[in-house]
Amino acid sequence: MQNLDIAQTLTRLADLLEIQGANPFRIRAYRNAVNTVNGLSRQLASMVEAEEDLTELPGIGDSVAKHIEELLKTGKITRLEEVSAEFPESLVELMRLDGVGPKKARKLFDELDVRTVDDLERQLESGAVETLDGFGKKSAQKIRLAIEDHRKHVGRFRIHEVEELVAGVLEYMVGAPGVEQIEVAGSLRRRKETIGDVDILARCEGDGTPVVEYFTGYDGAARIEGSGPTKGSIVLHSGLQVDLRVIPTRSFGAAMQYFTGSKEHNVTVRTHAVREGLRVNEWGVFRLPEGADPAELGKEDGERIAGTTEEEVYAALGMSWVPPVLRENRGEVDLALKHDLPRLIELDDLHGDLQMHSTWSDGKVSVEDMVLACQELGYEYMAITDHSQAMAMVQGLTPERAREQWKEIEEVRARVDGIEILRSVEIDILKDGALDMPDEILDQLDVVVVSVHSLMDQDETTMTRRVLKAIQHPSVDILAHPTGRIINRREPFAINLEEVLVAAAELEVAVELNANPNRLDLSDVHVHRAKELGVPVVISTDAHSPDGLRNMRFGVDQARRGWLGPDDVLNAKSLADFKAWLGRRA
DNA sequence: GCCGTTTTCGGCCCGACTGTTTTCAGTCG
Repeated sequence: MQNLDIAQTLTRLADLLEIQGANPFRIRAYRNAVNTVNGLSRQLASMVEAEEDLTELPGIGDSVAKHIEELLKTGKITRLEEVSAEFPESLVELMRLDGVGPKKARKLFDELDVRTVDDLERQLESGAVETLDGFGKKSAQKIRLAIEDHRKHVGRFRIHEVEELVAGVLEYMVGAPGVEQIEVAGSLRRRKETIGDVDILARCEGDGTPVVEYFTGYDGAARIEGSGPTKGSIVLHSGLQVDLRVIPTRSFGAAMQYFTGSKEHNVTVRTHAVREGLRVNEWGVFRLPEGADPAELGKEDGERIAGTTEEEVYAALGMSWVPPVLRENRGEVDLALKHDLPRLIELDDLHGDLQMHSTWSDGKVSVEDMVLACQELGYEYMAITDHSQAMAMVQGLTPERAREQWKEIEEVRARVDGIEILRSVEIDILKDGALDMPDEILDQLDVVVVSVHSLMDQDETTMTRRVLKAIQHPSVDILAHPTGRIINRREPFAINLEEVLVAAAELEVAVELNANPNRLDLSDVHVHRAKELGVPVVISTDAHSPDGLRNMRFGVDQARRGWLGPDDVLNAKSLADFKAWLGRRA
């Protein structure tokens, strides 16, 4: 059982407890535990097997540790079974609908015996829902739309899609009356691989109503979800929700901090603030009067000590400014308090790209065109990594064709100066872990990249053994897209990544962070684990065209989310240092 | 249910908007 399954089960338990009306702090405790599990780079199953103490993990105490152990041992949690005897588990699906929370889900179940989204739809049709206490015609209509969205759009939007959709909104907002600055906050600013909805902040003095009205008039909006003097909310035709907040200059930094999140990061920050006698909200940082009851005070009461910029907000709390990519409550708050945050990798740190394709397999352009595109990006080196012959449908390279390609590379080397073209192949890891290229070819490649493209449904043991065998081959340098996932389309294949990473550390094999925004494989927590184990990470675009080379920034964002610095990234090395690494076994 | 340079018990982040309300509960982020 994977951490993901455990997190989902604990979330279900928390949701059901909320429907039941349990102590809200207990529910939050479960959700905190879920957050810890989601950020964990190691599998709980192997930790339990090794008899490690789970209560060492933040937010996990005796009770949740027992739940997790029970779940791993028996496949169920007694506590969950008890609660779900009272309220069917399918009710948690209702809570996923926009506008339906625990109270409404409970009411629908108690009064109308609604158990599933289908049940709810029938009761909406019959008109029964809008007659319930606390419901009305408007909320019924809102739920109808939420069901429609739910059906249309399972899964979150990928970051590159969102960037494109938001660009239109941002461009439009430049014309908003009285607006002096527009910024993106939320998970998009944190550069998460997928985005639920988008938060935009507009800096503007005075009444925000005209700005919100302008915003809701955007012609890309399919409908308006809400609008007030400081907040507006629209849903684009794609189903993506975009929220706008209008904020005065004195509060803009505080609002950026607040709306960038994550929620968990903010809770930790504000809890620290409370200890210091401060209140942090989206309007600023305030020192509360001695002995005052915060509940009695207005949102901007007390002495304002920060708010205009984010830097100032963090400084007022005695913290270094935290890069948005780190704001996931994974230890960054403590380090910011100690002014000891890591230096993160940046796009400019990279000296090369080590995975791309040409017309020799499924790339769109010639070797030379890829080289010229890399040269334009200012790289010092690059590797051409066309597929090997097992990828027959894309005319993967046979040993003979590989040799022919080398001749072409030689010619391009002669024509193009200032960039080192490395010979490589993205070699398939075959069914049993053998490599799809004979040793005499491997010996003549500058860089050996291996990856799985077939039989992705093997069981975990088989797949792990297969990949371990492949990276044990003494020629292998890089394991590419190690889990094979394609976001929203294909789940990662079953593999014990912890074992693979431990082996990679020992064997001095690097792992790839594939920068294609559909893959971003490895994930942020996995690259973080690679860093912990000392496994070098390569950030590669896997480009199939010159345009694809520009995806590098998505990989860099993901690497930053995994806390990587320039020293952790192989292609941040200069050509000389990278060549030295390639010769590490000589 | 978790946690501790306030505490092993008693706290636990904060505000905006909506809809169905005559003063506020529910939801969301």
